[in-house]
Amino acid sequence: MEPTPKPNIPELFLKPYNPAEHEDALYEKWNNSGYFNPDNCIKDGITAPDAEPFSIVLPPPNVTGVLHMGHAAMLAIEDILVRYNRMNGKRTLWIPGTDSAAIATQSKVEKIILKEEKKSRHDLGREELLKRVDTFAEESKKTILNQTKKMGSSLDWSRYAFTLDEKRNKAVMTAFKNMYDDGLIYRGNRIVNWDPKGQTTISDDEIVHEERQSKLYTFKYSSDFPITISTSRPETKVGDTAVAVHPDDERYQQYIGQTFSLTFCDVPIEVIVIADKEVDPEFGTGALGVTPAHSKIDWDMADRAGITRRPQVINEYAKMTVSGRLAGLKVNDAREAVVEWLRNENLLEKEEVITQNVATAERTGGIIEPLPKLQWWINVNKKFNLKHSEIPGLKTGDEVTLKELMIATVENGGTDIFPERFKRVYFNWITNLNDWCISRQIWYGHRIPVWYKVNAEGRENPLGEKGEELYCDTIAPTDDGWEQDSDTLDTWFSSGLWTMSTLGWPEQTDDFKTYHPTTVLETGYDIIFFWVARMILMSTYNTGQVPFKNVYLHGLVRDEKGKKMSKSLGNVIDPLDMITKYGADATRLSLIIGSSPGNDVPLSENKIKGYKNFANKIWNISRFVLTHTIDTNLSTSPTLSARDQEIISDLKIVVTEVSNEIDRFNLYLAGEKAYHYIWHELADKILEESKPILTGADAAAKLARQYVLNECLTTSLKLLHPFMPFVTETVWQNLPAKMKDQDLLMVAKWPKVE
RNA sequence: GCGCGAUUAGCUCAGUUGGUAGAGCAGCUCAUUUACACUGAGACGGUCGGGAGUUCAAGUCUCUCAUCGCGCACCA
Repeated sequence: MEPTPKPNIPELFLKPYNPAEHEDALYEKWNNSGYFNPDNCIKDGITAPDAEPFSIVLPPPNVTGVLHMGHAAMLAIEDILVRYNRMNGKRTLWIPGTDSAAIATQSKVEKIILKEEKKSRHDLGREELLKRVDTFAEESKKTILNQTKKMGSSLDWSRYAFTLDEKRNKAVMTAFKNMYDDGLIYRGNRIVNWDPKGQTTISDDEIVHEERQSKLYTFKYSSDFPITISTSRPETKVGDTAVAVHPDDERYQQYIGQTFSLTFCDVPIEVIVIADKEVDPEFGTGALGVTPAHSKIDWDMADRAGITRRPQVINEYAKMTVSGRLAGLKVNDAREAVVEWLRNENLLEKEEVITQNVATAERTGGIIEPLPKLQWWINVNKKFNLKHSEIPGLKTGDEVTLKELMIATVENGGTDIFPERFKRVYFNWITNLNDWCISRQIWYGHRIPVWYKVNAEGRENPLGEKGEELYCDTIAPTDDGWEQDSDTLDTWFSSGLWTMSTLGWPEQTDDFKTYHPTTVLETGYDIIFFWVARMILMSTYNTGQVPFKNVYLHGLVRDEKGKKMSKSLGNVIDPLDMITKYGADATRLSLIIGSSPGNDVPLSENKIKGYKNFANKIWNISRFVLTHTIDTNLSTSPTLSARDQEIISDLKIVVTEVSNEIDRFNLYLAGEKAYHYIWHELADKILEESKPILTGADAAAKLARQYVLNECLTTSLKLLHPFMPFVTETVWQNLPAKMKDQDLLMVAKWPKVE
């Protein structure tokens, strides 16, 4: 049934709100206005030139990624903060960017090339591969960026940054050089986490431990060796150089210091019995075989015992390098072969099933093979002189370590973490932190700014490597004979600079001076170590400023039963589908309401549908109010009844509550309050009770109520705009000019907080 | 092993400094050619995981136990 058309109502109000009809055009309108860029807001007098800055950097999604609900939640939260602060008159900047995601992107392209051309990266060569990866990334980034816009994100695209572009590269080179000159970056040969699948080293944080069943074998190297040892990796025992026991263990006292020459599984080995207090006498036989080249702990034990012989028996492809029956076998096959040999030789005493946590590479799933390698590291425990400090509790010139710097930043309130409990998680991580391995054996990424040259004299360089000179700078040396380090940097090294590099650092740009430190960093709690901590390290060290004043950590989006969304479970809700079906506004609100900071968010399609109904509710409220007010001249301030005044004062209370909750980052409460007010107060009560007044004979009362309804409508649209920008702006665009203080709701003034 | 979080209505979750238990969804009963069925009104529904303590008063603070989830470390 067609409702009776009212004369002056814009026609589009005569049918239900259809998001798909408005959203894309509206985004274009916002973008074309230029007001995503704070400079334009100042130029047009919308924002005061000396207004307080408010800045956020977007956690850059992978160039090759597609938008998922996690991104959608992040964009919704950040856009709410940004729109709210922009409407509040702050110089508001939200910087977009994408991340090269080194290993992930390179291996994706490698796979495609292998499939289509049957070629490996080595067939193509470094230069050609990089060209291909660049092309792929360039093409692929359009997808994620367009999807980002679909959510309504009011990002300043004129400041778009890519982790591998020229400006960001300069920042990376500069930071490396600074740390190198301070002795905080060093080259060291020791056990690294080698990923045989990805063919690169990875940092401790990129490891995930997987629980697996494995076997613990108890045996002797040979029948004439007096000590029985236990291991879950018998194949590594061909690389043993010692057997360690606890210094107080009476069973083995007589052997300490003795050396035995043996043949183990066709391999001649020489083991010395050493005492080390790290050995647990209660575990196994209380004695362990020390394999310095293939275990971090054993490497350290060898150090303590002064053992220099550290034969490597496993290579980068997780294959045995020894001769004899194990030659060339993969580690798993070698394990079987060793066990079979032990059985035949009657040396195996026990075999028990144990559960073990196996270290795997997060990106590739490959089982980590600890190997000794010469790599670049950041020393987190070395004292250095803090060149400049604006960090609370630290003065310029203080002697600190990077660890201390990271702790002080949060402890002294330079950076506040929200929710609070993650501070403890942060401190706990830093306390356990070891030196950070930053070099990677992949090609896509920032190449290490270090060059080597073989020198004729064979003199030692500062690292003590004979015959090689070393040069570190942000640009290549000009004279001949230098060769650049072939490794690239851990992607988190450049990500750690993100707040600074997006604002122009190392140049002292106006942007950097105005917007750094940034106001809020909003991200998932799962990357607090990878990213948040590294940004604090990089920024405080390089600039003496904290990278951000606040950290807001959101939870993970899960399905309605609280399960992780995954393709294999078939429970993935695609944000783009939801935007098409229910609109970006509904999708946004569904990710905000019911989602408290730091906790995971359960999401169902039904929930999103519910908020689509809400968008339509707003539509109909607007239609009702316009129907009854559009033809009336409301320029004079009418005399309000007691009830009218009460409505206005209730409205102000809601404005204050919503504002306060946003200020406290309680977006879920703010959204819920606005939602509840608009639906159950404004629509259900105020509109209903206004009907008789609007159709009644008392002209003065009618005029007053019309005024009140207009106030309620415009204020509600403003309150809701950060949460549901599209529907509120669509209505706003169709309000008569006399009701608006700005043509665009996006830059209208936030209602006054009492 | 160390630490963190959760446990409140059928489901998903709120509950700010201790002061008589809340929302959304689902279900139930009515109403309705209405600004809006993408609707409204109403009722039902909880010894707040168990136990102990502090207090005039505990969902909230303390202790303890249980179950679930997560993070970090890790022993060969």
